[in-house]
Amino acid sequence: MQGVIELSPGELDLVKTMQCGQTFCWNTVSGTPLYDADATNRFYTTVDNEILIVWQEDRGGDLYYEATGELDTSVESLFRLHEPLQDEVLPQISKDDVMEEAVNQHQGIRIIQDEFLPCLISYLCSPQMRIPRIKELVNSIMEEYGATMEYKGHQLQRFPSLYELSNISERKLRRMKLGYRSKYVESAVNTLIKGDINQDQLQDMDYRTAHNELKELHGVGDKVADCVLLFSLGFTEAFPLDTWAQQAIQSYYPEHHVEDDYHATAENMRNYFGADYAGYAQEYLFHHVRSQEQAPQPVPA
DNA sequence: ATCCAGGATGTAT
DNA sequence: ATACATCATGGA
Repeated sequence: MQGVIELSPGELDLVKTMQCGQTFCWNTVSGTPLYDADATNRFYTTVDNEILIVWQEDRGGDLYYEATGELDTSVESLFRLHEPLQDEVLPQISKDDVMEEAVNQHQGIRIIQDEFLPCLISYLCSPQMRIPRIKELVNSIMEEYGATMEYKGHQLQRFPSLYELSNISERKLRRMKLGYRSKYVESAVNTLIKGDINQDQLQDMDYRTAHNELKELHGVGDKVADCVLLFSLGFTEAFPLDTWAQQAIQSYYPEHHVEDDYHATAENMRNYFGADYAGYAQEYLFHHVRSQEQAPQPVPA
């Protein structure tokens, strides 16, 4: 299966979308580390038990794709391309100078829609971890439990299915350096295998109900729940409050910050930016403050 | 050496 | 409800 999706300028910057830190489910076909990749790279992930490869011939241009088999999921839906970024999403969240600058500097970042299982597992690995380190852990899980697929002479690693993960154990995960998150992953796999929680059920719920349901999983708190809701299940009203978002809110939106109250703060941001695309606002803000932090700091005279 | 990272849990108040 | 210690590992 293959094809191309025509895109207007500014609708998608694939590299930034891959590298802004929202997803741990993609890698490059060439083997270049995700965060070292540039516009010449092709990216792949697991969809419907197949491998999907996507790339842009020109940065920000049309999106080409190819898969190892037929997919039930559309490529458009994986990047939420049905939502016009320039004409609808960005104008709606550009409420002030801060967000306008974030949007202007990072044109083309999309909200990814990863598969539920890999998204959940990767964010279970995330507490108190640096982003590149989380990516390393997810890659080691793929290599340990996932199948290898062949694509044009490349050996690509599939994210393991729930069945493939059923052999998982806390001890093995600790050997893979997940630390205290090991029991989170083991417990989540067991819960999903039992069928107590499943994706279809979550997607039929309203945001708050789905949020609470996800938190039934051991290791899922407010923040991880919002990440899974936003980056996998399509709840774009989710506004994950991580350390970066909290920092950004305290410095740019102090009137919306409620000390030690996750839901009050998140609700304030949701109301301010609009529930429809609050998750986009979070992602642009998140990337904005991170790129400022990582840039060389100006030397005071 | 000390601090901190896309936080969450358990326990005590 | 709210405060606080604890949790693994690695990089700065």
